[in-house]
Parts: sequence; C-alpha cells; structure tokens
Amino acid sequence: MNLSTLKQEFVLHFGEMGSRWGINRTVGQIYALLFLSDGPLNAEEITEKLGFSRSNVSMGLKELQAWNLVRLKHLPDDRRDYFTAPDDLWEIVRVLVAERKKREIDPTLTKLRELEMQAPSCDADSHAHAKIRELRELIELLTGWYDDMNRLETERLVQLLALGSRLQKFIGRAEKIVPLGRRADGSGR
Amino acid sequence: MNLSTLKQEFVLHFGEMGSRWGINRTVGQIYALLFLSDGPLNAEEITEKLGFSRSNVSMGLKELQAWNLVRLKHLPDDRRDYFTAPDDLWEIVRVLVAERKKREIDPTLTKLRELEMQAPSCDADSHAHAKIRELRELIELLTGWYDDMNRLETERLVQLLALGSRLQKFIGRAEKIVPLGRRADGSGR
DNA sequence: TAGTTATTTCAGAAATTTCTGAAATGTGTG
DNA sequence: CACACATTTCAGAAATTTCTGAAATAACTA
Repeated sequence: MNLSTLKQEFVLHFGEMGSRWGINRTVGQIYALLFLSDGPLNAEEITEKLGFSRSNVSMGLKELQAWNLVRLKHLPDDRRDYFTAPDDLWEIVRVLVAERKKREIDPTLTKLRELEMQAPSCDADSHAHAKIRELRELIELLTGWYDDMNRLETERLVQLLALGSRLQKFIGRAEKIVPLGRRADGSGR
Repeated sequence: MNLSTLKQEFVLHFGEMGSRWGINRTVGQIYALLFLSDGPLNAEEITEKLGFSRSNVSMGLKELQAWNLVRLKHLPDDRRDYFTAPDDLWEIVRVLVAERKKREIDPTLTKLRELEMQAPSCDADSHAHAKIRELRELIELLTGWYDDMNRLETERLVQLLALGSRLQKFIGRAEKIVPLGRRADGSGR
C-alpha cells in the first residue's frame, strides 16, 4: 500500500469498520481514500494505492455510486472516470443517513403496515398485533422527526444540535405558541 | 416453524433484516420471537418454534445478552433460563442506539483522535490532517447531542421529537436566553 | 476498419461467517 | 456419589460473501 502512515492508518481503519457499517472492507478503504484525497482519483490510481485487483475496485466504485457516496468527474483530455467524495461533510452525513434509512428502516415499516392490515387470526395473536402496532407507531415518530430535520438547512441543523438538551426548557413555552397538531405516539404518556 | 402466520411473517422479516442491522438471521429471529411473546421463553421453546439447533439458539441468546437486548428470568420450581425482551419499546431503542454507537462510532472517534496526535509527517498530509480534524469535530457534535438527548426522560424526548422542525422557530429566542457555551463545529458558519 | 484504452462482467477460488452435532461442563437431587 | 437435566463449547460442515483473472463490452483514434 503506497500511502503515508497517516493515510494508511485511516484507510485501514475504515476498511475494518466497513463490515460493521454494512459495506465491505474494499468499499470502506476506497471511500476512505477518496475522502482524504485532495483531488479526484481514477480507478487505476485507487488500484495501485490500495493493492486490490482492478475488477474489485470497479465493483467497489459501483457500490459507492449505488450509495450516492461518490461523484463521477471528468478531466479535460482524459477519458478515464475520476471519482471524489463530496467536499461537504454534512452532505456525506445526510446521504449516509438517508441510504441507511432506505435499506434498514423503510422495508420494515412497509412490512409492519402490511402485517397490521391482516386482522389477528386468533386470540393468541392479539398481543402480537398490539406489539406490532406499537413498534410501527414508534418508527413513524422517529422517521417523521427525521423528515423534519432533513428539511432544515445545515446551518439551522447545527444550531439545533449544539443547543442539545437545553431545548427542553422551551418545550412548555413552544407548546403554548405552536399547538401540537400531532402527538405522534398516541399514548398520551 | 410452529407459529401463527402473523408471528411467522414478522419473525422471518426480522431474520432477513438482521444482516443489514449487524446481527445474523438466527439472532434476528430469536429477538423477533421474544419481542412478540407475551411471557418469557426458554431455549428449548425457542428451538422448537424456530427450528434451529439447540446450540445455535444458545449462541444467539449469548449474543443478545452481549447486546443487552434481553433479560434473563427465572420461574419458580424451574431451573431453566427464561428470556424476555424489555416491555418498554423506548428502552429497546435506547439500548440499540447505545450499542450501535459503541460498536460503530466510538472506535472510530478514538482512532481519529489518535491520528490527530501525530503531526502531519509531510506536506502532502496536511490536507488529510485537516479532513480528519473536520470529521472528528462533526462526530463529536453528533455524539455530544446524542449524550444530551440520552439524558432526557422518555416523555420529554417524545415531546421534542413530535415538535420536530417547529423547534427551529425558537432558536433565535433560545440563543438570547441561554447563551451558547459551545459552537461545537468551530466553523462559525 | 483495426488498434488502443477504459470499464464491466462473471465463473470459480479464497476467505469469512453461520450453523450443527457431539462432547464437555455445570448444577441440583435422591 | 450416581444420575438427570440444562447449558456451553468447539471442530468441522455448510452457506454466504468477497475477491480475482480472464474474457467481454464499450468507446475513442488513426
């Protein structure tokens, strides 16, 4: 691996973590390399820097494109494909969260709604049915909140995050000024 | 698989999703079963309901215990171990988020801090060094916010979530009343 | 069109993860 | 202690995922 110690350690770490993040080692390392790189890289450069086979790099780049995590670029007088990670870190975080939601949450939400349609077929199922509804409602509360946050500009979002739990002090106040149209968990707790 | 259609579909879905959530099929199915179950189950019951080998169930339960996702119970005059998922869904969500943070975020934060200690060894590394700092700062903003939210009681948390982006209207106001001690991303954006 | 370069596809090899059955360990009982 | 029952361990089988090299495809150039 033809990289400085700093870059090498970073790249190897992201390779190891890849499996915990639902991508594989190759894909993790390619992304780490693109993230640290100042300019765009082509597949050949990635191949020689990371020491994978050319075809593996090709597949890794395809997967990163499927995740919307890289941008394809072209340089003048060069017909090879070049790739970069977005410059804006917040853009990366937004894409990452959106894609994980799409893969990890949305299919389950669909399935839960589908199961709720079927009335409980026997008495023993009524408890299960209630648990499924409860779970679906909680996921809807969380994804609804996510949709809200996702609509905010980054600057606003950062302000909200930095404010943290101090926001709590304004809940009572807020409720008086902007009446809650929904109490999403339905529990009245 | 000895279960009603409703339970069976739910269990099979969680098995399939398991791999996307960083657990395997067995573990996903066992947890789904415990989640729907009205009372506690022992390993033998799980084995016969799901059709896995006894040893596989044993390992799956061990892993769920490592995730803090199940509670071990004992019934009078019965020396077998019984297991349940917590009744409170919010408890489950909190544990899940905490454990995923521990496995997916914390090791990276540690690594990034470690890499920042090493001064950039060559000029070509100064850009990489800056990207690493930027990433570390963003992760710290997010985990700091998570720590704040995690300290809130569930009731408060649900109120905040339901309020969603309407909170935005109070940022300017809040800032005047509770001056921000930190502007965590350091950018001044 | 023939030649050159860039990228993708894909069958099977290699590596890794998951799962099982058998044996080992632990725990209470007569 | 001998026995019955509950759980765990673990070597290897089975399944799945990742990776490679070779061939196919695509796209430009002379």
